[in-house]
Amino acid sequence: MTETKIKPITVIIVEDFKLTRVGLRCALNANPDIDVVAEAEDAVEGLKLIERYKPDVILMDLGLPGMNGIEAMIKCKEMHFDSKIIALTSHDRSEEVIASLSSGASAYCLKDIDPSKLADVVRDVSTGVCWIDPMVAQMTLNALPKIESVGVLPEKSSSDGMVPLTEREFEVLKHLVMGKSNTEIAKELIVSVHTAKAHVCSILQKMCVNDRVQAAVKAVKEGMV
Amino acid sequence: MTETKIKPITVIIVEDFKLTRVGLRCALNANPDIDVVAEAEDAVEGLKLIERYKPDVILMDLGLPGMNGIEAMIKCKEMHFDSKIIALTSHDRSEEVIASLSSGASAYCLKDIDPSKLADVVRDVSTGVCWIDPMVAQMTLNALPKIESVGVLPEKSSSDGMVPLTEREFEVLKHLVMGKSNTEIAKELIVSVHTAKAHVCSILQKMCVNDRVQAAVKAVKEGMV
DNA sequence: TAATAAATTAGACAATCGGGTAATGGATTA
DNA sequence: TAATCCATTACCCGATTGTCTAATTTATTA
Repeated sequence: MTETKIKPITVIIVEDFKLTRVGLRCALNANPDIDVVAEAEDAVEGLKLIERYKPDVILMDLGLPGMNGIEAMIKCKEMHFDSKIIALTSHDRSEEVIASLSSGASAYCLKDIDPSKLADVVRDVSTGVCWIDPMVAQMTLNALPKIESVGVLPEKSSSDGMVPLTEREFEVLKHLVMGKSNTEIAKELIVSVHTAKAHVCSILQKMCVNDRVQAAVKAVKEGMV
Repeated sequence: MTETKIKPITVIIVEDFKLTRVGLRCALNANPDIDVVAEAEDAVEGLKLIERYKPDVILMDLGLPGMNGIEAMIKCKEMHFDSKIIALTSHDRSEEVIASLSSGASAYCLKDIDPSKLADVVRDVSTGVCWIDPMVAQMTLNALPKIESVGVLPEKSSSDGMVPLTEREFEVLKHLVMGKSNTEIAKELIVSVHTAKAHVCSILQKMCVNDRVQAAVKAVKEGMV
């Protein structure tokens, strides 16, 4: 049963302090299911390594010299790998927390985190979990938009009275979000323009929006695509 | 190690389905460090029990009959215990997620979560961690305010060699993202339609996109708005 | 002062969009 | 079997879009 071994979670560490870097690597490599494949001491080098290794998880220090961690995360997201990012700092500035989480990070850890707990976070994050350190959890939650609606749950129905899209409509929606015209969508899906238009039309109605721009924005914001 | 036993994490479950309730209790009580001290099948009863037991963690179903879970959480927070709340549902409506997290929940789990993982979440949350299920993590992070307001970035930032937009163009872009037509944008900014069109045109060129949909999507994804 | 950039307006034109209405075949369900 | 839902196609029509050229004013910069 040599083949029952599961592929380990690959990790890249981007951190300028040598000592911290060593500490992180040791803490993580102590776990057989986690594999630190590369390390960088600045963002530029880090981005190169990320491009080469396409790791599952990136441990990103925020206080890097030169390009800071947040800029690096933004560039990282633009590369469209689905690497998950854990933001790592020693301080807890509110703006920095929010900025990193809204710029691509899936987790926020303070550096005094317990090493074994960090490994847990790496595992969690690799599956898509959002994990936020207790020290900054409350401030993050407070930054979420308040919803003044006692009627948030007036029966189920839908996400704003949203009728679920059919499979085909989802396909169309994806192309729509890419900015394709009805003609282009029709060509991609090998149907007539009329069909594409029909789908778009019913997408707009089901999503309760007036035009394709609103549909695209809503789809992106709600992570439908 | 009878004397090394640590005080277990106390938990109250508020869930209307008997079967789910039993399942939750079993899954959690299987852990010696977790103690389900009480259960309720509706919010009113739940609040009474919470007041009596002041548990470390509350497992709150959102789809309760009568007073719903979100209302219950708000009332719960008003009681000023520092119980942590885990919101629990079987669906993943965007508004429900945001609403519960901004109303007091520290975690959001979908009901198909692995039982042993749930125990981990209970432990995490009891220490103050914010934990969000992978299925809804992205949409939650997207709901966080974008960074342009935060002075974390040393000028400009993202966008690969993108020509910077002028102030006016940014205004237009904001309206564009809301799905407004050129006519509507013109009306809002008190200019002629020609002007609005001119701005849109130069926005498209500067952002290197072909149409307003792509512009809107790019703006949202890169947090320009 | 001269040059440059931004904001504004205008007219025109082909292409596209969104909303109607309506019909057909296939699949699933009551 | 009848009733629905979905995907598909078609036509019409008014509104909107994106691009073009071209002009004026203001503010900033060289």
